[in-house]
Amino acid sequence: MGAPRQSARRVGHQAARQAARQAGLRRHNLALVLDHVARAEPTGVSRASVAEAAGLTRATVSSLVETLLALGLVEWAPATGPSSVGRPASPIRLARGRWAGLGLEVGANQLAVAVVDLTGETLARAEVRGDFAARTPAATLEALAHLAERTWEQARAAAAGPTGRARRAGPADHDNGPHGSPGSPEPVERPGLGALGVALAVPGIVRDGVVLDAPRLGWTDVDAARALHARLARLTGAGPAPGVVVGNEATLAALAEAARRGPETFLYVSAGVGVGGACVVDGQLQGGVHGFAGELGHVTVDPAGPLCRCGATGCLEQYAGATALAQLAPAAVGRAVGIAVAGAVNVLDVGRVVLGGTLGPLLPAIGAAVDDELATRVLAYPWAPAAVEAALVTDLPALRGAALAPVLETLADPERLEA
Amino acid sequence: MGAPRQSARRVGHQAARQAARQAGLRRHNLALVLDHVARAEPTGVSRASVAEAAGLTRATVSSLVETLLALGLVEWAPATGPSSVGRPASPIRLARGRWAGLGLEVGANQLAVAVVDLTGETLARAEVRGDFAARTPAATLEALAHLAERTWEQARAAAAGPTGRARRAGPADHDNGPHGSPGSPEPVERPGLGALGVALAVPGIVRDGVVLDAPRLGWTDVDAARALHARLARLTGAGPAPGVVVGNEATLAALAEAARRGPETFLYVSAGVGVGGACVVDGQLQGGVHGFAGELGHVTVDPAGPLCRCGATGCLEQYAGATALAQLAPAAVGRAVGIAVAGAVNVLDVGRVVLGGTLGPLLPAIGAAVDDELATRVLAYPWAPAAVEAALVTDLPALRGAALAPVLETLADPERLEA
DNA sequence: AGGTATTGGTTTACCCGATGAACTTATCGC
DNA sequence: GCGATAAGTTCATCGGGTAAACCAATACCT
Repeated sequence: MGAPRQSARRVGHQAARQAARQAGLRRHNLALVLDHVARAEPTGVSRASVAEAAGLTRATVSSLVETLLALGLVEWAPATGPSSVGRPASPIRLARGRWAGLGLEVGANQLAVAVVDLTGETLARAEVRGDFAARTPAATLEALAHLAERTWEQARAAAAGPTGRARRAGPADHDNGPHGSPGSPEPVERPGLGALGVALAVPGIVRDGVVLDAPRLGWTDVDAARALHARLARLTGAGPAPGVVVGNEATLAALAEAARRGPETFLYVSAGVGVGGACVVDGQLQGGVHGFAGELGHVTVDPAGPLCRCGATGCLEQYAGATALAQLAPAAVGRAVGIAVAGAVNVLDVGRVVLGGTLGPLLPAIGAAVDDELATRVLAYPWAPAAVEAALVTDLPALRGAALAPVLETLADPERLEA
Repeated sequence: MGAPRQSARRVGHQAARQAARQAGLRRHNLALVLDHVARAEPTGVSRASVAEAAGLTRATVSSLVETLLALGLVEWAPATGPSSVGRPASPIRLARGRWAGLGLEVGANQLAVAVVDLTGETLARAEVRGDFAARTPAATLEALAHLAERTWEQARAAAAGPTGRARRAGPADHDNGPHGSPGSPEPVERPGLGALGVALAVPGIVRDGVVLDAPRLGWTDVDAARALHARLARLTGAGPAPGVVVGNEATLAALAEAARRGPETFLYVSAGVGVGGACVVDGQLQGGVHGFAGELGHVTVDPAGPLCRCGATGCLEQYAGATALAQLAPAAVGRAVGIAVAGAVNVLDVGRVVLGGTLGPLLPAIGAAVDDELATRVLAYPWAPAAVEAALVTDLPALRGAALAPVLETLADPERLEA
């Protein structure tokens, strides 16, 4: 059933210029409508308001929503108490507990799995601690796949259970009574939970599903996508064949942050044991040519600085990595972060810097030093001062980003569910 | 007639997501076909081959080409000697001498103007030397506008003259004889040269047509777009109102390089008196949020380095600017360039670095040092070694980029001529 | 010289997707 | 009950691209 893995994620990659046909037009508007539904209140929106916001006619939106309903991406929301004049809307919202992404994360001391549905809600989550640097990649991936299967089962149960069950009710669901009968008389057929895809976050360099180098795990050239696909193929049953995507930890964390923030442009700095980063433009992650973008941890802060494990000298990681944070004064850390980030801001002209991982909580301590360096080193600072903020997603952001990756891909191209 | 100036150029800026309608579809395909014509041999291509390359039907391409002919963007090419079987093509090519961009450049010691047509050919060019740092911005802009008008007249004459005149001949131009009669019996009406727009290259920071700061010129807050528009409005006659775009020198030089290279991804480093740069992704210039992107000259190479005019320490400009080049050993320059560029490559994952301006010819001397630093400092180097090359456009690249800016904008959206 | 293969270009019937206007449905306020 | 108001649907229409048939112009073969 097709290739064992997808090509590497290159979010925001500009597709080769090709002929535009009518089908593409519909595909675009389908995503547009879905996007408006996703950004709206979780209680639901009327199709009329979506039409106005999206600049389409009501007729067109109705037709598009029909497709989205059929795909299970959108569902009828319970009618809200009629508060204004005119015919009340039959509001729609993102389908809950119907489709989900499976996110995995490997670290040196922990495995983690999360299942996140279209609305961004976490249906299930699990973590396991252990010394995974000491085990073989195959054993670790085996354990991870096992955990993933169990967690997916949990999510399935949760989705089918009393919370967030998918309904088949029509827009004007008469048999449900004006306020929705409590206890739902007969269990309507539930379509179950479909897997949109699987993504794995790894602290290392990744290309085309292969972990080229992950020093903290001791992995080199590990085809994680293939291994996981073999073990997780059974999830395919309830959805489109979920290719396994493998991505860098910091990149996926930035994806989670981007999903939370919407169409913003910012530079994400992620610190943990190592230091990584990513650039998000207008809500789109920039992957670079090979998908290696965002290695902010190895930007040179001071060529005369300490030797880094990567072989270079004075990398940011030597000033903002875990061991450095334990030893250096906050001002020194902030200064190093500022110098590295200033370089990126000079080149990219991003107006916002988001500090994630261990740096987020440190913002009060290091913020001033970072700002100082930005103010002196960013040429355009007088006209466009860069804002430094703490990340909004703080709870295992890379794991959440991994689970969100297939979700966001689906929201951006709903028709891929038809394949 | 409308706003005195356009908003700042943000090439590759992702338009806000909006409804796709059929008109947009045609606009896309119009640009697609024009793009294929532009990339083809200057002797012309058949519509059939464009259709195949673009993935459209011959019928559609014929219809689109009809519009492009009407807009004067495309013209019939002389039929080439029939060399293969089948009905010979009536080939088309980009119209020559019909539409052109007007590019201007201000430097401390020179003004320059160029007129470049759709095919990229320079129809006219002029330079004036002088100490423009000593004159007021208004006087300099006045002189520049004067030079621009004269040069435009020259270009008009050149386009109307014996070379590159626009013809109105049909595809199977019978009255022209099998090989095109020499001496063209009667001068068919010539549509004249239309102005696609005006762009000015400035060695400084620019926003929305205003030069915020150009230290080498001594300019601050100079509304160059407004001043030039007032003087050059008369060129409007033969085309769509040419808004005046003002851009950074290095950015526009990168645009010229990008136009020459096609859809490549690279980091452009431009050195002259100062040092600048730009990032080009898939042929698209990345402008950043405010249009300030690419200030590679002020990326920190060594925080303990010499004080820069910008107030920071150890900026690349202190190692690769004009005065530094005269004093430092090539290896030291190469090392500094390598450190700065490595940072950008780490963050952006561009596979190619193009050295322009004074650095281009120095490549043999500094290349090894640059490569060395890249090899040790770019984390992904083992899997994606970055190539360092000299720029292909060496003759006043910023000037050429300025002239090309409106041309490229037109090629990317042919319908803007209808306004 | 004349038929055939081959390629370029046009014509025509058609499909698909969005539009706009008329129409229906369902609520509020009086 | 009756308008006013807003949500949603129906339907004729338009615009753009497609596919296939057709016409046109050349080379090649006999």
